[in-house]
Amino acid sequence: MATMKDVARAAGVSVYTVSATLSGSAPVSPELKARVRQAVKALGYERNSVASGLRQGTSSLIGLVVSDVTNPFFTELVDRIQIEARQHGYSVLLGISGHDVAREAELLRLMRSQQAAGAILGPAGGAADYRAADLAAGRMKVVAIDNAFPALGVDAIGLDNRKAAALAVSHLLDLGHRRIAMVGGVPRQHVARERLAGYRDTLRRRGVAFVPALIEPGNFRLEDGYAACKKLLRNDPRPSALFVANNLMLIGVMRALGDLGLRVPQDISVCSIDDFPWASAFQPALTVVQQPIADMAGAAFRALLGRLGGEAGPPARQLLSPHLVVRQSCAAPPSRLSARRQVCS
Amino acid sequence: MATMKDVARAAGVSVYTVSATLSGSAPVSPELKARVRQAVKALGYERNSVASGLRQGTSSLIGLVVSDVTNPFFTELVDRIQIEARQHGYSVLLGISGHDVAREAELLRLMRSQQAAGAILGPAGGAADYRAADLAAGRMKVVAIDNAFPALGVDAIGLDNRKAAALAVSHLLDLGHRRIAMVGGVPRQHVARERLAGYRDTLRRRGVAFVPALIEPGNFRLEDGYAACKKLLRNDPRPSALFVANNLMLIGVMRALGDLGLRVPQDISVCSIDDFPWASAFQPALTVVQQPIADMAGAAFRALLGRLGGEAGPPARQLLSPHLVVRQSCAAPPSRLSARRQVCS
DNA sequence: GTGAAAGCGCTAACAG
DNA sequence: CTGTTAGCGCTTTCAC
Repeated sequence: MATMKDVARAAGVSVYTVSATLSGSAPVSPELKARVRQAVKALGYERNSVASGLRQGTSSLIGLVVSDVTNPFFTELVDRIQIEARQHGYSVLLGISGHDVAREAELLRLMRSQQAAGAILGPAGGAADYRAADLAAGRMKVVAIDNAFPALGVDAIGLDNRKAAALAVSHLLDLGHRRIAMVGGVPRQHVARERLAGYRDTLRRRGVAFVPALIEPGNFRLEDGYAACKKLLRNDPRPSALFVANNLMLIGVMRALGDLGLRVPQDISVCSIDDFPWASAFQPALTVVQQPIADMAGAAFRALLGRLGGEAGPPARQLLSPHLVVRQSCAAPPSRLSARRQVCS
Repeated sequence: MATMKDVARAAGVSVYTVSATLSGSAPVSPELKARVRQAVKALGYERNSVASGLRQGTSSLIGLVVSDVTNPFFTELVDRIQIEARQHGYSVLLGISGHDVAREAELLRLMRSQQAAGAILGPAGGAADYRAADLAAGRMKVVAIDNAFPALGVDAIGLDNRKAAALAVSHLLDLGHRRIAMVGGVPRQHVARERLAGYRDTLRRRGVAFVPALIEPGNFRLEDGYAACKKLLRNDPRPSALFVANNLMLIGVMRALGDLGLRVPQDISVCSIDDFPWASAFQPALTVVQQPIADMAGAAFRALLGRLGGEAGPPARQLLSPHLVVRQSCAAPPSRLSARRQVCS
């Protein structure tokens, strides 16, 4: 591998001149510039970012830690963050925590040791799992995304989860549903608690009784949605609509409904949080509350860049607004009669 | 940030002793070891991998370049590679080429400049886009995955694409289909050509005529599947089955079929390459040819580790076997009569 | 076993 | 404008 010294010798200039032309950190005469360029090409020289990073005390790496890439929300988030990073000259070091807080900490440590300038973290845990000082300590700036709560002690970008739940539940109420079941998340997760709160608040505001039996917690995974759905449908009278707290559980719910031979939306309406490419290819196309993932990625990156640029001040929390996408999985609740008729219309 | 020197001073030993205890590269007396450990903890020392990498001329980073993370095949691939990397003490630097060969080269260059030990590349282009020497040159070892052809000049892990197509088409033929249309890929891509070849060969072997009008190329994206499907269905007589060359186009096909009011599998059968979590939640659950993604990731990583370990020899190519997963989207072709009857059975 | 010291490739302060 | 040079933090050869 050719080094800068080799280039300097080949071009008949000093290493300083080479460094200056390549990084543009200082003006160099056009003639020398050309000679340097030519030598670079002739030798196939490529700058060693590691050496550069060591010298400068930082790198152009940023870390990204998510709990599960195969969750379409995170898949898109990774994609968007990647785009942002590229636009700002950063490369991304990807870590997958598998919902494991210890592993998450380990990944962050690793990224710090790689001298990553910053990291964007989708925290897997709840408030109890973090000490405020930990994330904020060290030179590496971290910004939280998605599961964003104050106890993290760093800038956080999240969804307005209460509003998201309210959007879904209101839509269902507007269609005439009164028995709306919820496939929720585990209470220790901030996101899950907020979505449940949004559900309860909306029912209360609209004067509909809250029925504990119509809530089933899950762990945001496919199997949980499947099991929760089956359990909820054993209620008598059966709920006429299902509000599902995330995309993975929605898949489980749809499978369960398929197994049970229930038609959507004729027999039961379904509305969920999280949009994904398949939602509109389903029969019926799924009505969902969409998270503004690109905006979240943008906001997170902006926050990170701000901190990298030396911005001080206490951790800021930013909640972005969800958006209801009405497709075909929600309809008016079936009356006994119409349910019969619809079997073969 | 504490440095090794600080630790050495705090522990009252030399930096050599610190380095040796931390990396285990040389024996150190238990007593000194303990003192070092304690100093490390007291100072909150974390090793600077950049400095270490500079000195050693390599890093524990490996690059991973894919064309599109949101394609479920690559999503799972990223997940699996990540797991492999972690198990072997590597971190992954993720790059997304967006199907752009120039960008891909740029990403590889970047990774090389970060002194990545190796890279796993899902090539976006065809044979014409690469010169054999390019990928193999440089200290960074690269291994190709998925779109793997000899012209790359590096070890390559791929699917046996002809067999994959044969599996799908045979299944359809066995059910009695004779007019099987194919939503294929662009001919310049190796994968697409192989899948088409598998389709043709299978028809020929089974004595079914190849009808050019029943082939529609796409670019492996959702929109392409949608458009291709609509176009193919304008054939008269209509094809009784659709063989779709990848998952993203399958989504498009399912949307198009939904728009057209065609029922699967009563009106038309559908079989595709690539499995994904939603395939079994669809109504009907989708019959697909599954790629052994975990095995592919494992094989790619093993090949890379081998090269990193100094293995010489010409580039090796390894084709893994696909697997047919029969679900509910394929059935016997409808006769005119039964098609009528099925409308309300 | 342990310590001192050279140097990985680059940048930037300093001197011309 | 250009060249010389001192390190960034770590590993490792060489001497003890």
